[in-house]
Amino acid sequence: MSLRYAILTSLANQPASGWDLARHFGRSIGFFWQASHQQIYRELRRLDDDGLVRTEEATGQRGPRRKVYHLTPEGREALLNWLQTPAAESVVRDELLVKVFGGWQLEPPQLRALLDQARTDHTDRLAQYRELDRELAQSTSRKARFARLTLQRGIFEEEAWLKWLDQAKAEIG
Amino acid sequence: MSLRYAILTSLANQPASGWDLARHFGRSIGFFWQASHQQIYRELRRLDDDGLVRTEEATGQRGPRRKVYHLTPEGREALLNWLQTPAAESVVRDELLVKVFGGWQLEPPQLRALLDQARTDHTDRLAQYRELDRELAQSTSRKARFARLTLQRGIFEEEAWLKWLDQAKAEIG
DNA sequence: AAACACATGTAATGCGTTACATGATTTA
DNA sequence: TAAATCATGTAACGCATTACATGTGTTT
Repeated sequence: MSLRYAILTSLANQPASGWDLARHFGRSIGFFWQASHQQIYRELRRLDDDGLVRTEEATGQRGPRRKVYHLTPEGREALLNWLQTPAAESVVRDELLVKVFGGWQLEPPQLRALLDQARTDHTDRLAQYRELDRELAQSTSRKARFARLTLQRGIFEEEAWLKWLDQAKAEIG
Repeated sequence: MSLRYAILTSLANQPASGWDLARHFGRSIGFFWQASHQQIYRELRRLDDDGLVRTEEATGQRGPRRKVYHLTPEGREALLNWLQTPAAESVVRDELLVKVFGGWQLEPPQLRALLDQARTDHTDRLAQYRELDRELAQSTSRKARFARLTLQRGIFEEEAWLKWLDQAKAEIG
């Protein structure tokens, strides 16, 4: 049910097409709420059915036709209500940790391969977060401050992963 | 598809009933792979259909009837194969961070309420992880070492959350 | 006798993933 | 003119969540 509100949150920042949202979900709000373009198009249709967003065919644009969605007053109200309700605890499903839990059945080289790959992933993501943070640091708007706050959470998360990966590698030798 | 392997991983530690697994998923492997008892019973049935587990009605037990599942040789082989394939990057879906991202639309007290609740949740979980870690520290088995390694990851995770929550609270005043 | 913990399931619905389909515009 | 990018969708399937159903054994 939260994809709906993730979309509304994004549209509250600025009106956007399904395509824009899908891209955006790949590099800002999408860091902590992932969704494919199929999900987004489906949910946009429902939001439209429910009157929380409206769309206009973007005119005078170059490129293929675009449907640009924006919040309706009802959409803005629904978003504000949701923002004020307590957040549900997030569901964790982490394959790597299941594998490490069963790691007593593996040889050290196999374990190392698992951890090394994770290290690459997390190093990359940390770099990506830091770069985006530098970009956002240019802006002093209230919106940007909150976006940076969430990015900071991503940075702490990745730092914690790297710290753990170092320790795990040291321990398995 | 990983619930299947989470169950096999758990059964590789020791044979168990669906009920046992559901409880276990609440306090060890379940910290990083959550599943409800309905999911578990359904997957156990499929695993049985596929010949990866077998069950025996536990005899001579007090209490209601129990079906205790254990790995078959095929199950053990499937698990070992899976353990050696690279882990998929985990999907993050965190409601709180979506709310913080849209937090520019909220008043400080509403924001504080969101963060305070999260702080309670993470403090509790950290305490739970630490307690379990103390228990596990009694055992020196190879299995316990790997279980503690995953717990350590949970501990780092919660510490990172608390660090971020402090910073976020300071920033929103 | 009632309440609680143990134990196993079914059904309905909804969310997420994968695969497929279509077409316009820009760039090499 | 072919390939890449932009842009919007449909369909099928599977996993996850919520609600419901059923019954045993233990404790108060």
